Amino acid sequence: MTNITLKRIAEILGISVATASKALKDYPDISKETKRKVRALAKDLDYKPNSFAQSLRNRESCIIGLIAPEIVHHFFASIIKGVIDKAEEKGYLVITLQSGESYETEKKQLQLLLEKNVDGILISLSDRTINYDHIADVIEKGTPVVLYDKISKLLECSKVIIDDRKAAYDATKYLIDTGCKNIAHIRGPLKPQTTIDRFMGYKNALKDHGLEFRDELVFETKNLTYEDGYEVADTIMDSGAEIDGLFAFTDLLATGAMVRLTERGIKVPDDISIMGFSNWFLTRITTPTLSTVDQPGYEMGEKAFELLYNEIQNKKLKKPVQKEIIRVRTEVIARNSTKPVIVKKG
Amino acid sequence: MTNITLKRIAEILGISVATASKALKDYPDISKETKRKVRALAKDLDYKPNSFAQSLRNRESCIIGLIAPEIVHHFFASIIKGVIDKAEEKGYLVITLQSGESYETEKKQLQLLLEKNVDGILISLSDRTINYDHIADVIEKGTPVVLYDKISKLLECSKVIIDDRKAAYDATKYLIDTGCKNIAHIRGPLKPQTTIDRFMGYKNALKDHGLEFRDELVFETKNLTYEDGYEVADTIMDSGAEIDGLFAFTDLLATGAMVRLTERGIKVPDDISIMGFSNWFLTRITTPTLSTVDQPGYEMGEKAFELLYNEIQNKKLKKPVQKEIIRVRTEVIARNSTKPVIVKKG
DNA sequence: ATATTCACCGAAATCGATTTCGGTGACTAT
DNA sequence: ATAGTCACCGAAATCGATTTCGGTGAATAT
Repeated sequence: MTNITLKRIAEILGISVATASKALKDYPDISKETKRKVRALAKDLDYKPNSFAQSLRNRESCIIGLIAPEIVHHFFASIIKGVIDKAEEKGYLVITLQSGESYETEKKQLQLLLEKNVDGILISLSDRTINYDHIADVIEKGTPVVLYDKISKLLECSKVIIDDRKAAYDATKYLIDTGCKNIAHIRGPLKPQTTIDRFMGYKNALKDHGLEFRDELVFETKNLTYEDGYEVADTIMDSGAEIDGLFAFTDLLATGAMVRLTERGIKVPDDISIMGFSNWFLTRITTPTLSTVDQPGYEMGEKAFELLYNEIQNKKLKKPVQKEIIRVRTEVIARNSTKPVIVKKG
Repeated sequence: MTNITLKRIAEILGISVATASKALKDYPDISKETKRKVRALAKDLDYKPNSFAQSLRNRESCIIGLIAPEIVHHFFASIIKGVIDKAEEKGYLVITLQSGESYETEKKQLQLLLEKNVDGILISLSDRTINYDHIADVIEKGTPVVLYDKISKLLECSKVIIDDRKAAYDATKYLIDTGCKNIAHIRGPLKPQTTIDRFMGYKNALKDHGLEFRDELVFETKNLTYEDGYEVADTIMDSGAEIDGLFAFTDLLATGAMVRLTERGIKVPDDISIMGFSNWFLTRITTPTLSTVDQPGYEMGEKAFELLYNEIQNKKLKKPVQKEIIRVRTEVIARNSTKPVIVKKG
């Protein structure tokens, strides 16, 4: 099972390896006749250039690395899909790794990708990452890096994010527009930037619409799971807080809370309106269906790859890379866990 | 920004490249002192061997390819995660591609992976793949291939699957054990092996328990989506068939049907029991929660990689590869869309 | 007849790491 | 003193594709 190499093609045709190579690459100093023969034989033998040799010579692998905190996750899976599709379109393949929200793992993954000489890296920071030197190092050493979704303002590189503050503002405003006066917020720990931003959006929306921000209406969970949402609903009920609206950091939290509130006799949305975040598939099949904020993962993935692709190309051409921050649009999706918007009287 | 190569290390230490290489690889014919110096300097300069050069020389990339029909999909995402985790454990990275259930794309993806000289390929056939020559070719040319989930009996290679027939049998039997007498089946077109096997399991369970198989209780949908489930529920209702049990090919179909049936006044499970398939996350949050068959994706991914890994190793050692078929266990998960099991009188 | 141009082709270096095989010098055995 | 042993090291080939740079022979120009 000997592989077909240029050398073999050259031998068969009685020409040199150089000529064979140039024939396939359409160099002008090779006769049409020779080109024809080389190409015909290459096709015949199903010649495939050895990618290692090419990469070694050309110093590029046409492979990028993609690190996500989690793969079994509707939003991240959508992003990954967007990245892979766009990458394939441009002739790149994608090695995917998951940090599992661990800083140590994230560092290790990064090394693995560098060792494989990927042409660039897309990474979403783990929630537990608080030091960014490992990323800064990679950038400094010259490998293009683009951050998506979970980013840090401290890192100088291109980024793709949603405008969390605006998205949360819109979501909260929607609850207000539908008549809610006492809106609670469920979120995780205030570490990741997204958590901070959505929290700010929530607060700003309250303020801008004459509602007082009350600390006792903010409920923090350890994680962002369905179970945490379920449990925090009990906490909310038992706290005695009288609320008529609930804006959760994720659909999962919202769904967990909604299920528990319903179990305890609360009518959604009549007693309490609930707004999730992300527009996961599950929001369409809960009872009632969950109002949420659409976060276009696929598009984010595409955009992230495009930024990375540009950096890679610019690097090859030795052109200066300009860092860019793309904010993709979000949209409130009104479903049945919120009341209809109150039409203001003209 | 010159890269650190063995050559540079050798130059600095005044030794040859060969010696440097052997020092790092702990060859016995290099003195302890030299090894110490080389290693110290390598660490100092953060030397990373050029993976292309290594791959070119050693004829292995330590990268495998993974083709799935879809990534934004709980089950496949779980498998992918299992593969990636296990692969990383063994020093392999994974390039993921998605066929989007297209035969043409699947063929193209396969070529892309071969061009990148991956050490092996894991693939789940697209539903529209009816010719297997492209896979057989790869196997014949010597690249290890392992099929998972969507397989073909016509291909001679290792496979990881669930025992669909048994799983469907168990699911149907569960419905029977809970008192159902007229059990309908919703499924997609009879192309993929899984569809055939689950259908057979359903039929066998009916037969073994004295229930007549009736063709008019089998409903075929074009796709396997939530929407198709929703629509087919209308078809079922309008067909006038009197059923008290429903076994769907997937959780999505089951959920869609359940929502529609509920909308039309059917009580689940009192009027009709519903059983899904796959144990996706969403089954825990539907109303009522959906009984289903657990299909351990993560474990399948792990097993699939292990099989592939063994083949790769055996290939390196020129040992004969024995094809193996692993069937991972499934389990009926009883939730609230089915009635409790009727206890037989002793 | 010599110079110039042009169309083609190939030797060889290069990318980095690996590995075989043949050294060299020091030391021991006889 | 000579052969033999041992510890250690390096030149060079190899993996396969790319690309520079220097050819060669034929045709054209003067």
